[in-house]
Amino acid sequence: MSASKPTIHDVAARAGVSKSLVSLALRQSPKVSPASRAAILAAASELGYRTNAAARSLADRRSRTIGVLVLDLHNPIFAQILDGVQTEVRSHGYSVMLVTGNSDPATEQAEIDKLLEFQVEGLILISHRMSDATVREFAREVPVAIITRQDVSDSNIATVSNDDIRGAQLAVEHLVRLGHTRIAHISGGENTVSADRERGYRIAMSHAKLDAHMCVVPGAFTDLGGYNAARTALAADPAPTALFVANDIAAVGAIAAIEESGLSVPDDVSIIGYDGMALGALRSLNLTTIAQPLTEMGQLGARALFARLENPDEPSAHTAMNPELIERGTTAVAVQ
Amino acid sequence: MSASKPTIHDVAARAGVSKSLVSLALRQSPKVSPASRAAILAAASELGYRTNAAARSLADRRSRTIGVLVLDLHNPIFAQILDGVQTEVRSHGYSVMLVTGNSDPATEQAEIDKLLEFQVEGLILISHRMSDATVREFAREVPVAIITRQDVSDSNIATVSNDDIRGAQLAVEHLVRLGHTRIAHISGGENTVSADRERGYRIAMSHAKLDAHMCVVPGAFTDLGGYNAARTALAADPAPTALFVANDIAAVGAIAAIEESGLSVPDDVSIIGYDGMALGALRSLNLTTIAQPLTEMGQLGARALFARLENPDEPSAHTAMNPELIERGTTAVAVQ
DNA sequence: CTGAAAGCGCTAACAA
DNA sequence: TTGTTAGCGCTTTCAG
Repeated sequence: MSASKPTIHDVAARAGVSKSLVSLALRQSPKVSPASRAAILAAASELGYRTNAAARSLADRRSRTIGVLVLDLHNPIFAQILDGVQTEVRSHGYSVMLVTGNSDPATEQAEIDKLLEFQVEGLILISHRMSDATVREFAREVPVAIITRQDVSDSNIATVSNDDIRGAQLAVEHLVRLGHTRIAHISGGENTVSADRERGYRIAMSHAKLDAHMCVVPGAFTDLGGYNAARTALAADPAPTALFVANDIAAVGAIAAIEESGLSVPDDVSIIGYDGMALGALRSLNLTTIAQPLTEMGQLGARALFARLENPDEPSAHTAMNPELIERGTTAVAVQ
Repeated sequence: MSASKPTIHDVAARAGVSKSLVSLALRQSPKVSPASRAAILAAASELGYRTNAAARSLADRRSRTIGVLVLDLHNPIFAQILDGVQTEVRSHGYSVMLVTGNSDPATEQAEIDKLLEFQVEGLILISHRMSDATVREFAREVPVAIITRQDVSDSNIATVSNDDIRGAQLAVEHLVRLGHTRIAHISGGENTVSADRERGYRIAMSHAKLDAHMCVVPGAFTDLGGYNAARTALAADPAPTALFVANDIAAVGAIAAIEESGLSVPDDVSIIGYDGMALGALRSLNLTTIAQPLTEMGQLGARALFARLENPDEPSAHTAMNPELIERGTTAVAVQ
């Protein structure tokens, strides 16, 4: 009648069998007689028994758990990626331990350290801000899969990304096709994904012989970042007629800034984002964007991790997805 | 030279001390000589030692971990609540284990079961869909804090919520003040928060002698749910001139539906949401809404949980926050 | 099919 | 101060 939680030992006593038999029965081992199994299951449920994951993980020397770090829960695109990750991880009988570092490298590192203390068997990084060296250090301990970036290379790191340079070119080419020349770019800040998108912008502008109009305004991957940067961009004289914004959530902010300044989208200024955020599809936003297959990328990332887990000799995969232009209502033919 | 992870034992050997001394040193015990401590720390870092949380939790009989269930990662308001939860939990030296059940009761229950297997010491539910009986069952095992709902009552359950009935009244009263009479409500589906908001709508409509115009269209707490329900609402003849939508994300969907049907917000139809989603503040959405202090609620929920953890005799707190009308651009004076 | 025994990595008395 | 000794709850040989 102890107040503390029932253990496998209590269940055994109640069912009149030994500890080890309970352990076997609980894990569906075939070498338990139906009678014993029934007695054990009954005893367990009567007692409200719940297996202790810490003890199991200790004895088993495996946690059957994958650690997942996500950049920022405020951007709904990460929920889309997570959908894919969770589905895949669960289908392998593993649990996910989800943490976020709020876009801060030090916090990210601390959270990963904790994950590793919990003995996660693998790590999935859904956009991170830690240095490559730090990530590589972690990769010495467990297999790692990185989603949305392809630049970190290590034998124990798999990556799933889309070609950001190509995607950015797609965006600019679309704008050029619509007759825009004064196309500014609102960047996403100091990170590699941003750098690639900016690079794609520059390449495409050059190809279109628009070097003279190249204009990059530093922003951030947030609604507010996009808002502020768009205000800056609009203040130029002459003002741009089109904005390629580094991601969708910042594009939403940019639209706000444009409308606030009395201009309208897309009549006065065209806007194109990046990511394929589900919310962006709504008519009230109706955002033209470069979409990545987010959920699929999550799934592939998890799958690559398990491939490594199941066969450590197999080299880590690097998968590049194709970004796709989704033409909606925030881009239109240039007027003047 | 084993390939497996270094243990406290390896560290002890390398530092030339005993296992228990290492354990003490690692946990900043004052009863370790500076010399030993230095040697131990050096050995630990040379070996890349990382304490095994499973083993510690087993021996310690506490995990120093709180389980957090969140309804749906796709709605950014939960990130706002989580900010408060995480801050508070970390300040107590605990870790959070975050899971989501994708709005599905069975998945939620399975995830909580796992959390409990991991020996979390407390549970924070940020909107859930499980039955009260299920939640109460969990509350028999660990203290529980429920955020956004106040209806589940149990000695081991603390709640932090806003007064949804009052908030809904605020919304309707605002619309009435603007001269609207044909005010429809888009509900959030089959859950208690929705029920309360609908109840507040009905009360306020009655107070305003608008019973004849009462109209509730079943929706959901998602952008798509709001979109579809708004289409239905607009099909009525005469159509409503104002919509009180059960939450902000659904309101964004509703706006899309209205604009798509050729009407404009707020000139033809006023829209008011509920929650105070950060994104809604942007000019491009500029959503009038009833705001709850989300981050603060997260913090208070966690705080209530720790109060219980630290003093199990203290009764569970039930905190009700005040909802607040934020007047922005999606509501205007009724025309006809 | 079943039970006894050892041990996973760590903490916590208790001695020394 | 430091080392020794028991477990924490579970899995897993290895004999019956």
